[in-house]
Amino acid sequence: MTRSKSKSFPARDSYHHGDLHSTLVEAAEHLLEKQGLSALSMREVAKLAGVSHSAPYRHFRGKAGLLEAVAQAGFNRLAVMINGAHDAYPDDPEAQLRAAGVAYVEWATENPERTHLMYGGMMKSEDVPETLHACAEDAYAGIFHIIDEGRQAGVFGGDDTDSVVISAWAVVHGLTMLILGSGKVNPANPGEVRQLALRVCDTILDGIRSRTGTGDQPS
Amino acid sequence: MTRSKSKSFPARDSYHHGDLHSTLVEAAEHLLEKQGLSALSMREVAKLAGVSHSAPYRHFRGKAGLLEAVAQAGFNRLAVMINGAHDAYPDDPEAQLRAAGVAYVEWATENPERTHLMYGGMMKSEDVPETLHACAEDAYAGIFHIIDEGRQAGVFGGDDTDSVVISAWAVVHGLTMLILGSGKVNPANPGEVRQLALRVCDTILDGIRSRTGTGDQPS
DNA sequence: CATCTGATGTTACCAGTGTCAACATTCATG
DNA sequence: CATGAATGTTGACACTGGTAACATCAGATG
Repeated sequence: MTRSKSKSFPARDSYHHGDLHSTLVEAAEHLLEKQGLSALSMREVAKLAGVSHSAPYRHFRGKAGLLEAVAQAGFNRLAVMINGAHDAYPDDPEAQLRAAGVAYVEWATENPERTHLMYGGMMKSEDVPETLHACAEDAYAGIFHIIDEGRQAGVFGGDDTDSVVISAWAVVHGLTMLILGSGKVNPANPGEVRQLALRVCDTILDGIRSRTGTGDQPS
Repeated sequence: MTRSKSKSFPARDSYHHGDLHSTLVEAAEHLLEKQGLSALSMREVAKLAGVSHSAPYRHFRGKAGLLEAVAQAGFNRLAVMINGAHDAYPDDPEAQLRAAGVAYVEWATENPERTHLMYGGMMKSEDVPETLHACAEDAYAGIFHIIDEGRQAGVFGGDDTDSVVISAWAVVHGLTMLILGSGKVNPANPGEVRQLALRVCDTILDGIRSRTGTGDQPS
């Protein structure tokens, strides 16, 4: 935040940069989506930010630290989007879930490299600090909230909320990975992505919906 | 294949190695699961295989080529497992899907780094060659086969087979990613993984099952 | 205002990496 | 046996992540 001009990075006037921390994160995000994760180098980020190759180490504990910050920002945005979907459709858990799912798939497919960073495990999980876990948990908590309310309202069924959340989270995340995974499922335009996301959401809703209220219980 | 002793790598007698190609792949798989993807270096693989740091380039077009071979082997195993699940439960599409799903989740969580390699996108998708796509497609085709048969038998519903396959594939893959993603969903023992996989499969089966036969068609 | 201190940025350097070119050795085939 | 294609080795190159020593600045303190 606190930085509007997002295209001219090298803004530099005095010896001290002023806000290197955020500038580095932005530069990393920029290069990440442009060149891919494997081609991202610390030195290039520094160069794009207009500082020497060693300056970033005053702000992040190594490359992992910088990538971690990028991932964290991503999880934060994710959590915001999910909560936004919740607030946009009060008292309509199905619409909330659909909106959250579509938003997630759309955002992730628009930012493929960042999504890979967030879930790709390029950082061994033992090294991932607590703060990142907390951010990912925030996003998870958003979906948990939606489904928990939905279950209390009798819209969703299932034995316990967590297992329902896992299923819902998993389809959406899985579809994303399939789209990103280049192999199968390769939609051309964003509209098609939305279509796919909606269909998957409807399928999982069919599996999640409470069956005690509508009178149908397959043997 | 054609190589049983999997622990003593440096087996070397003459100037020429004899079967460097497979040995390198095995060495890479070994180091991959041991040290993680980001810490995997070409030179270390070569050293473990007992050859000079430059020898691998006679067999693979760079690091990407080697990793690509590892990923390809993974997809092949995946396809075999899926087809095995199909053959193990003839005329029972639900059991086939469950078995395939559980097998996939179990294998993937037992080989987390390889799974990340396969789907993590450490290789920009433009660079992924056709052969890899073909292998991934084989695995996809296995699930397609199961669901297509199931739909023809009236067990599964849905508008078209592909969208059903995507949903099924997505839950299973998504659950895997959640388990690997370290954040939420962190089961201790393999039995718990199986449990989770089964539950997710049942949920998606509830969403996939044909509704025209049992008399329920939500408006 | 002078000065000291800590934060921030720079340069120089190191080990390690991916990759290639030149050379060495072996295998196969005439 | 000679010869060329495979295969393996050595040595180099540019680049990377990371650290240490030095330079510059902002701000508190006198």
